[in-house]
Amino acid sequence: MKVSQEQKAQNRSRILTEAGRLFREKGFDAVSVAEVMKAAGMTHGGFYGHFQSKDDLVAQTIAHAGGSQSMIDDLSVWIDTYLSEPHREHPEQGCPMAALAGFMRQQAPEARASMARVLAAQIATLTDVMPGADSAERRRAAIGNWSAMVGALILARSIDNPALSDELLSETRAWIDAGRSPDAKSAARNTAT
Amino acid sequence: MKVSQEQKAQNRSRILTEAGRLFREKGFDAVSVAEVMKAAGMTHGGFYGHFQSKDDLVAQTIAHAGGSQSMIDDLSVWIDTYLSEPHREHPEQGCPMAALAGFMRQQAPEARASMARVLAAQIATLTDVMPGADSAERRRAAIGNWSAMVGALILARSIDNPALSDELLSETRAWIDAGRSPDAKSAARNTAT
DNA sequence: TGTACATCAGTGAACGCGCGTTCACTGATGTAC
DNA sequence: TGTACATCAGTGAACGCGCGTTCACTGATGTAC
Repeated sequence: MKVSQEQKAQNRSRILTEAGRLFREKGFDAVSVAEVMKAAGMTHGGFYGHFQSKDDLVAQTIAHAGGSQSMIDDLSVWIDTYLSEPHREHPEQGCPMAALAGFMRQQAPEARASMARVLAAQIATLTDVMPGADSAERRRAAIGNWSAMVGALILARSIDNPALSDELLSETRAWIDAGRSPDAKSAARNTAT
Repeated sequence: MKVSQEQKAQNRSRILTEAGRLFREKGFDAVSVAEVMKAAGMTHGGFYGHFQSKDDLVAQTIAHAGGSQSMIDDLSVWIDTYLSEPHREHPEQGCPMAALAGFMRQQAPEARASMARVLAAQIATLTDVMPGADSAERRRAAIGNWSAMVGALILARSIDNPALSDELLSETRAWIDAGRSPDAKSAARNTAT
């Protein structure tokens, strides 16, 4: 049952897409190789023609999911969308860092290196659109805001208390807004010195 | 081999302590019931005399680890310690939320409810020591800062890039400081309106 | 206080199950002529 | 362009393994008298 080279490339891409969806939904351990292959429309035996091991799939899936991240058009709208109910409820098609960062400590070095590249790219993208007097200040704001956004989303997803979960998203959103103005930061710096 | 009631209570407590350590280090799935019992100095068969199931252990471990959280004496020192290298390197004896929040989406409702109570308590504790004009503003600052702290620590632990990992901790620390002054927040509010 | 015995905390073998991975096989692909 | 055949992508049974959980058993505990 050999398939064409084009078909093989499509199959490989489909495995990565479905693995990205399933891993974000359930975590790496709770998704079997057979489950990924079935979602991609194949049987489990063919998996090792595409990847060396499940660890290899994990590393490549992180790079694949991290590579297809959205551009930031309007920063305020982008933050609103990130800290929204739909994003909280649908990790399987959302931010791979928020969905997977908590699992990375137990992963192989290649996977952790993939995640480092995805995170570095995200911080660089955010730094470009961040307000601030100089690039160091913009990068600091990017890291601080990104930590708060990822943290709020992970915490909001981790609990069984809808009111507290909603509050985490909305108050973190408001907290980011309160600190984001360059005037506020200048005032803080002037007050401190 | 029956043991005294006092010994049984001590054994149960030891199971919870060791489970808290192992779960924070490896995650729930990667730690077996037998491994927890061995760490507590017993064999796996006795486990079900103490807990209904592994899910039950998970829920009770979260409550146990969350209940023994440190008081906040000096806020600035406490934040420094939280966003420090030792804390990043030793999740097994650190914040249970940073170590376990990423695993909670896949856990049973009881475990998620336990985590909600631990998180609510942490936010309440932080709110009490947070500067701010009124309680709503202090709670907002507590939620924003806590999200940033947890997010920075989770991201710093998730990658294989020491320089970026260090930067996440130190820059999030600096970002929190820049926004924490009440003067800065007032300035932001005045500028916005 | 001393004795007989019912209780029950902990032991360790055993269970069914799903996992990652391997491998002999199949048959469509794509190339040599 | 047509044909023969080597290649190899995908199939599905099988493997060894570790998991959560069960259970018959052991023997120290603690109580009834």
